[in-house]
Amino acid sequence: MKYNHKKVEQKWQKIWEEKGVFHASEDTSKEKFYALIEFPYPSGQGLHVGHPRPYTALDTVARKRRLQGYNVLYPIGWDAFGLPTENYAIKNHIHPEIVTNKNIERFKKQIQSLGISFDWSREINTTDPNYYKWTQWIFIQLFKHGLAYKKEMNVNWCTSCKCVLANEEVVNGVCERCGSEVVHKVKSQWMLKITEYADRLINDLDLVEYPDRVKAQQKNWIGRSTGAEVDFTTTTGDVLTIYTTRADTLYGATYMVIAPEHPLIDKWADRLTNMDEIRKYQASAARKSDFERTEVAKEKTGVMLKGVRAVNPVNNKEIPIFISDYVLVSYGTGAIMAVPAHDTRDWEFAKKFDLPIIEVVKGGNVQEEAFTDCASGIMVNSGMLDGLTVDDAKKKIIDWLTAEGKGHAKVNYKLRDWVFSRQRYWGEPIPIVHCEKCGYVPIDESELPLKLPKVESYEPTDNGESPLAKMTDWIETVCPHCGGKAIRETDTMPQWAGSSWYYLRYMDPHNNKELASKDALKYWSPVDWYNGGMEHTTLHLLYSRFWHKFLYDIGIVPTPEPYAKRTSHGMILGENGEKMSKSRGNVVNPDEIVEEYGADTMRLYEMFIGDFEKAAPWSQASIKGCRRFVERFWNLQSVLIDGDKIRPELESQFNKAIKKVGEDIENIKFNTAIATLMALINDISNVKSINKEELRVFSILLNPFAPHVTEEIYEICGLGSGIIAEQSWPEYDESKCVDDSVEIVVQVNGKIKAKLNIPVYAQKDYVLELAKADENVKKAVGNMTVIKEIFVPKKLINIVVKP
RNA sequence: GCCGGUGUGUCGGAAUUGGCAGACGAGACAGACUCAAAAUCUGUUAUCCGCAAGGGUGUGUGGGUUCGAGUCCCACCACCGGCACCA
Repeated sequence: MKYNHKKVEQKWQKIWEEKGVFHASEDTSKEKFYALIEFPYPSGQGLHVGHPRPYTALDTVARKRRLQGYNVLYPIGWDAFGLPTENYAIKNHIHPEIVTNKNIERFKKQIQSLGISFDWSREINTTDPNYYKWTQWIFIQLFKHGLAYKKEMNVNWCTSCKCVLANEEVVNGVCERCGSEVVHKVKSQWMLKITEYADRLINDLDLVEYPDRVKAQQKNWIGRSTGAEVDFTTTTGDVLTIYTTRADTLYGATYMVIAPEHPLIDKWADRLTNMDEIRKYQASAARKSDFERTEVAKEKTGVMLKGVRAVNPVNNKEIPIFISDYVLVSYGTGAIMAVPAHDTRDWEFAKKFDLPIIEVVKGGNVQEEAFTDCASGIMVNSGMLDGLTVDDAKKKIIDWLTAEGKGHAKVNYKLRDWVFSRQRYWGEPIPIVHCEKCGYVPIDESELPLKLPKVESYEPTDNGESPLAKMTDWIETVCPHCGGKAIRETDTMPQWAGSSWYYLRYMDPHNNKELASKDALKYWSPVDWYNGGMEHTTLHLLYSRFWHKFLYDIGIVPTPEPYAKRTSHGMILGENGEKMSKSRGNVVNPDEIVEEYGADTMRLYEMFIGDFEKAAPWSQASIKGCRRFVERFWNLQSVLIDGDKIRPELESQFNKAIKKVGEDIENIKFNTAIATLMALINDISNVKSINKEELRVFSILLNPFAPHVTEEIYEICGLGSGIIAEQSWPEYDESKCVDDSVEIVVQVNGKIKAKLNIPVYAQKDYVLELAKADENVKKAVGNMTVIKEIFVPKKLINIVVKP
């Protein structure tokens, strides 16, 4: 009996679509379950087999939850603004909107052929004005609350995209997307004050269930550190404020370092006797790209400021001031006190410039190397701090500085505000105008959406302006505030804008009065389970948590966190173990797999391939095992017998399988859930028949993974009115999960000597007696003395002997 | 340097609280069916010694705890991911 997957899969996909069986219902009396995958960017390449892994995984969960009676929302949409589409449009002289729609059509067809139970009635598209109206609306709210501001600043500029990048988009000094060189440019940019939420973004990680590696990475990125700001006076009378986490080592500060860009340098220009040298150093530091600046094992460089010295507030000693590019202007105050005895960088610098190294914490040999691992040490050479522990010294010195008005405790973050402007066409227009008189003014909310105008050329410009800047009739407008002449903002929003709130729109996607109704938000929030890639941990995931918290603060959303639970899938690699890519020529197209083996086989293999959270190489040969499994299941109909109860000979196997499959799906252990079902079909083969009840239960357990073939079997074998129609996930009986008899291992000194088949309830004495009667055991024990007998019920017995 | 993770047959990968290492699948080998091949079905498949019964060795390396360690502890090695002159 050959299984015709094409016929069966098309049949059921049509039925599901016509009946709308996967549409989330409005019945709010039912318990809800909101499953979410990161909506795809519809690229021109179409899907490869890596894309469906997360879709299939959450589809399995969603389908199981539906069978358990939940009202499930499992939506999909398109994150369609972005550069690849725009670049393609430029190259081929087609409007990006047309390219986008074409790509979406292709993606949609591919995804639908896999039988994923998405609710297509809620499909959204970030480039649809009815959608980005609300992206713009949120931006206006951010602006009104002072969280969006425009600032002249040093930004990352991608030389190939001709566009600024957020810090999060720069990886190892190159553009995250295209790998081109990133240089610095001073530009006036829209910024979002994500730093205002830094603490809450860390603390509220306690409210959510994310993998530890995700939490750790976000915390790392935000980079909170506690320390103190200390004011050093200088011989000019100006105060030089530094930031340190080691205020306890203040007596060991033998010099200061300020960033080459530090503003005090210009102020001191008249008094500095080596200004030429300083200017030269500043210029060379400015020329360096991020890539050069982060090169490892770099030798320390710097220039001493001649003519100005600083005064250490604890002992009034004068110390020299240097400029060096190892101090960053963007972190802390852009200035440090250098304690060479207890900081590796300061130590290297001090050695190079022959500066004094004063030990202030006992325990190391500070002339040989910096003693940094000194948290448990005792203070020396430190006046009032002598004899204290490092921790106590920190407290005491900060109290003293505070009392003297020379410093105070301070928390710093590595996180920077989010650079939010892009000088490109294919993005949401920023709904702000600039008026000579009133400054930056948001357009009236009644005028949203502010649509992207049709332009002749989307070509990015070399002068760093958006293509929109050439549209004079669009740019020139009136100020909503004073009615005078005003100019529109021509930069657009970054790709991350639309994806920062899309999960909210799914809750009520057709609402044209609000981004979503209060009722919908209240019922569906938060997302119960969100799966996505690790690469978005410090980008999309962090950004959307920030937007959500803001929306929570202004009373729009009912929960402080958007996603209750986050999981992350591993990549599917090419057959050669490398990342799948066109240039490596190892891309596998899911269409071919679906054509040859069917969607059910494809889905099973995607889930069976390995640990869901880890990367796994694709194997064209291994898919066959899943196809064979589907066929073995299909052929069960040929050994079908009557019966409305699971037979005793299969009872424990079935109960165990119901338990295991259910638990494994919830614990993202899809591979072992499928292995369990494969083992169960082996057990059924040994019995040589299956009755109707057994087949019914088996079909339901397999349904979340292989939804087409299971519905077909259910129908043609007359097992009921339909798996999705009936919505009944089987229950298991814990007492029936155990076998009557169990194999017990008999060890002598930890080595296996025999195996006994005994009743589960057997007691130690009985089992021991049986074990000792075994020939092999007798031989191993010989005439040695038994010193210990260990009995683990249902597992083993270990006889410990000594000569 | 800091943070997180991984290391198990030929390959993908399994192993609740420490308790039969290698489930399940692939591949390979042998057999059945076939004129033949494919498909399917059955069996074998960590490794070494042995005709066999049986025994030795095995989860990156070296130690340790324990009756018993893939799992716990200590010290390493290799690889992957993130951050990185963050004071």
